[in-house]
Amino acid sequence: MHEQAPYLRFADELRKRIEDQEWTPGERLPSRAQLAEECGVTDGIVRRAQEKLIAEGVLTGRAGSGTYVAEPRERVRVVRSPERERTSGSAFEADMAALGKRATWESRSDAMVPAPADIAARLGIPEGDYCVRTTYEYLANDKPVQLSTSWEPYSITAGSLVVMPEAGPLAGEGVVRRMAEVGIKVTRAAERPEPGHADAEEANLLGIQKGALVTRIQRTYYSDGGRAVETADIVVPTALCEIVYDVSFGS
Amino acid sequence: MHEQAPYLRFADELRKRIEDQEWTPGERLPSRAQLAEECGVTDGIVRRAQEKLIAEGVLTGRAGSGTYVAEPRERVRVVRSPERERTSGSAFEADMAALGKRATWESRSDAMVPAPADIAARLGIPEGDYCVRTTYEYLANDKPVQLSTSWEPYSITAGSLVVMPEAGPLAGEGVVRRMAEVGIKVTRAAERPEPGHADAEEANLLGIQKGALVTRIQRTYYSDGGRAVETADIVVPTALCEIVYDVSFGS
DNA sequence: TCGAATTTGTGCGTATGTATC
DNA sequence: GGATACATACGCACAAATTCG
Repeated sequence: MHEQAPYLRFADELRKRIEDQEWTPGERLPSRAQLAEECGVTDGIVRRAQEKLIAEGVLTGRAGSGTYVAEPRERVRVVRSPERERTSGSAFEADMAALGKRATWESRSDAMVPAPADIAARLGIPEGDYCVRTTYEYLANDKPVQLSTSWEPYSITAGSLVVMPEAGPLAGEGVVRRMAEVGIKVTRAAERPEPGHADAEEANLLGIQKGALVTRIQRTYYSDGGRAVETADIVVPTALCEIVYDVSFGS
Repeated sequence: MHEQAPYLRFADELRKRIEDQEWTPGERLPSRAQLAEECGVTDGIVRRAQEKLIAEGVLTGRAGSGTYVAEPRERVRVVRSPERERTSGSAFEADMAALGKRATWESRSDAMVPAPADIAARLGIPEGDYCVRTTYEYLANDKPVQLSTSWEPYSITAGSLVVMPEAGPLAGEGVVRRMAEVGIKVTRAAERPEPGHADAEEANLLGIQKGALVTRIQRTYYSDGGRAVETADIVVPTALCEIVYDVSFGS
């Protein structure tokens, strides 16, 4: 057998001492220099051990401040199923209602944004065609839990009351109802979840560690004619949300 | 603005030279020492630049052999929807048939395995109760693309023809049909996808880089009485598979 | 078959940058 | 602004895997 590396041994020691409540969640650990001297290891060993525990979500590091025991934040359950589209209001509101939390969101829309190549491909339109782009930040009890960027071809809703997703009479009612307003029946969505890491901006917006694991969902809504009418990139941080796909079937 | 770190600059240079086909997919790059001297940077810079490109999936490294341009492997599309359960045969076979690939799998079942705490909780049974555990390796055209470990309470199927998932008359027919054999109507499944990294063993089995991104899906089937009858951990490597949840809804 | 040379992978200490107090 | 703390980048040494004579 291989002998374990010093920094791995020390990571195990730290993990154990945290489990034993030597430091409680939210509490600051001694500085690296202190820990190093106290435990008879070098500064570098401590750093690498802490890096590992940070990646595991056990610790969080704040530059200039210290290293803290991560507070076990309750994860918000997000259910994704066809039922979501049948209820009124947004699916996010329904999820939060089920958890007894207050659902709010902030959004910013830009009309007339030329579609980049990948978005154009997903929407089945020529690259550069104008789109309405909306970025969202979803909050549960005022704490951010999810991000999303939505793209709709401008040509579909131009001139109607629902051009802007978060303005007008159907604000916040979801793609299905808004598209019904312009005579389009949306019958299907495809969701493509892919794992990834939070970049600096995402980490900042969501209040999580940079590099933390996230699921990026590419969601596209299709009309009954099979035409893509909206596509979105949804960022779901693992530390804050639990995704559940509900798959129900008859006999 | 910040000036970019040397290893990031060199990573960009390497990326560009690869895009320019200086080395074609599958081809070996010069060794670190050669590249370092040739480009006037240190050995460490080259290594870190290559590490970054390996994480991005642009390169793959093989110890003792060299660093190679990653071959753009076609990703297998795995569709997850209620329809999967209505067709005969396994859902994996249906997915591969849609792609014109041959679906095969290897499995190994152990009866009478005591349920660990997390599995017991998911199945709603006491910890330590016996389960039938089956591990799978799924192959598309003989190349592994997915792993899975399935758990069923032994008490449900004990004494029947379908105790072992991959033996008997309904081998390979899926949970829904097998459970029907013992009088249980399975009507619902919940899937919980979570991002993660491949460990050494998974990377080995799947032929991917250690630490590569994967989606781990916790899937649980429920009977019409709401009882959990099977739960599985499915490992889906991002490099090899594309997951699509098909969400269809009426008006 | 075996061993030496080569190549990548891992671990570690130091120097420097940057945020916080 | 100074002191302190974590974050990033870097070079070196050694281990592990492979290759080849």
